[in-house]
Amino acid sequence: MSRVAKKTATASEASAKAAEKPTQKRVRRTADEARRLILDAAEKRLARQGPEGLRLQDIARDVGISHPAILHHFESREGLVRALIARTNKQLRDSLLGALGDGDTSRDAADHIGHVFEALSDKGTARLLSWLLLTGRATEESDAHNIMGEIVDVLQDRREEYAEKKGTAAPDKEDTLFIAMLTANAAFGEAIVGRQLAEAAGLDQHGIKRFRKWFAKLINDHLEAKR
Amino acid sequence: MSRVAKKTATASEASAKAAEKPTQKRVRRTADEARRLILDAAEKRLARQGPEGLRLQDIARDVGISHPAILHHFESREGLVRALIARTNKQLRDSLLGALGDGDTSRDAADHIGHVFEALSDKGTARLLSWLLLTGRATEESDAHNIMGEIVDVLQDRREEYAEKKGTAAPDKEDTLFIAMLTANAAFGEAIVGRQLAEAAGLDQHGIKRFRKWFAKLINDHLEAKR
DNA sequence: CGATATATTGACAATAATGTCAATATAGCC
DNA sequence: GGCTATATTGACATTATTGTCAATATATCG
Repeated sequence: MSRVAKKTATASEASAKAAEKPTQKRVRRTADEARRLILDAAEKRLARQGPEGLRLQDIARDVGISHPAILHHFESREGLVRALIARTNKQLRDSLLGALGDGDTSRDAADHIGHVFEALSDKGTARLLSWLLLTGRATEESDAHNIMGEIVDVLQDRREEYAEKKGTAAPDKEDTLFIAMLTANAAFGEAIVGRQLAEAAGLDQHGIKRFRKWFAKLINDHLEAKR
Repeated sequence: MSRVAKKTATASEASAKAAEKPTQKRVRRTADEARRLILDAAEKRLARQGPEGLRLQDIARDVGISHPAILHHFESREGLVRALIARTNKQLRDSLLGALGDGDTSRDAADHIGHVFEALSDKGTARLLSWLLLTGRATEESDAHNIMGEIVDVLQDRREEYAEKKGTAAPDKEDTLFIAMLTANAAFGEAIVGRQLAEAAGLDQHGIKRFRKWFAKLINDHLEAKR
């Protein structure tokens, strides 16, 4: 009841002289641009504040628009979430496969692993995907499946090429899969609990880098031993 | 407006004869028992449905009480969350340190690692803690810090004992820390994305076990190489 | 320039969740 | 058996958030 009275203030504000139509200005973006800005803002909120930071009004404020505009572009909050998931999956896929499939044979396991960690920690991608998995939204949009499969295939090809060149035995495919799984698990884990654990252990940013290098070497040693 | 009319039904139900006071029965638990039941229900909801499954009314229904009873025992929803975090931290600490500090030297790295994975996947402990970290509730209740520190200390002691007995060089402490971090990260990661990745790779329950064994062997090999 | 499509908005509706409170039932104690 | 403390509850208040809608401004196209 008290809320109704408040809005009369805007009316008085508009009637500075006797203007019936204040003719307020608006910024009008293309639909794609608007969608991009909204997704960017949502991504940032999610990375910073977690799942509960995804409120339409907050995102709208960040972008500088009103919240119905978001509904207009994404139909519903769920639509926004789905779009965000789809975009993040796509970005992750491009980032990972792009680095792997570069054809640059000079890159070794350490490079690949470093890239995986960066791709997942960058912009809180792992946080977003984790939340998606925690809330059980993953069964429907099982894009992640394909990504994993593709990556393992690429890796296996690389190892087979390498083995053939060296004339050694063909690598075990399950071994390749397990390496990929461990790397993915560790990268996700680090994105979520890594900072806490590192802090607890008194590690600074540089210590985390040392950890990643240590891990890369562990994998490299394993690869060497298999040859 | 329409909601008011609905409740008259209960009145008619109560007036089977002319009973002014239906004298409804109640189950009355001790405060501790009630708190325990509520926390159990909240834990299950969280493990199954993620963060969004933590609604007072749902939990109350699971326990078979009304939602104000939860408020009575935990002050607020936040209070419930904090209590749940505290209990989970305690359980995890006991589980991990208990297994590690058992003084049983017959246990090797594989046993320890298996235990860590089980402790975190059991009851969705990792899911709960992940959510806690994702929502940024960890900085205050930094119990996790202590746990990590304690575990690394215990592990380091073990390695030093072992090295002394074998007469080999003392192990690097950072190496021990990194092993613990990797194990923790991997276990967390597996709890969150592991199932998805495993499914994507066509692994069944047994495949996941093989992965864990593979990981344990990887660590064991590393330990051997260090000696 | 005029018409059309649509991006944008303010106000409101609907819903859902937490939290408050007085009333009530029950266990434990004298 | 009566008393006291408190666990429990139904009804209600409060608040926050998503979603709807008609109105409006603006880019684009003829």
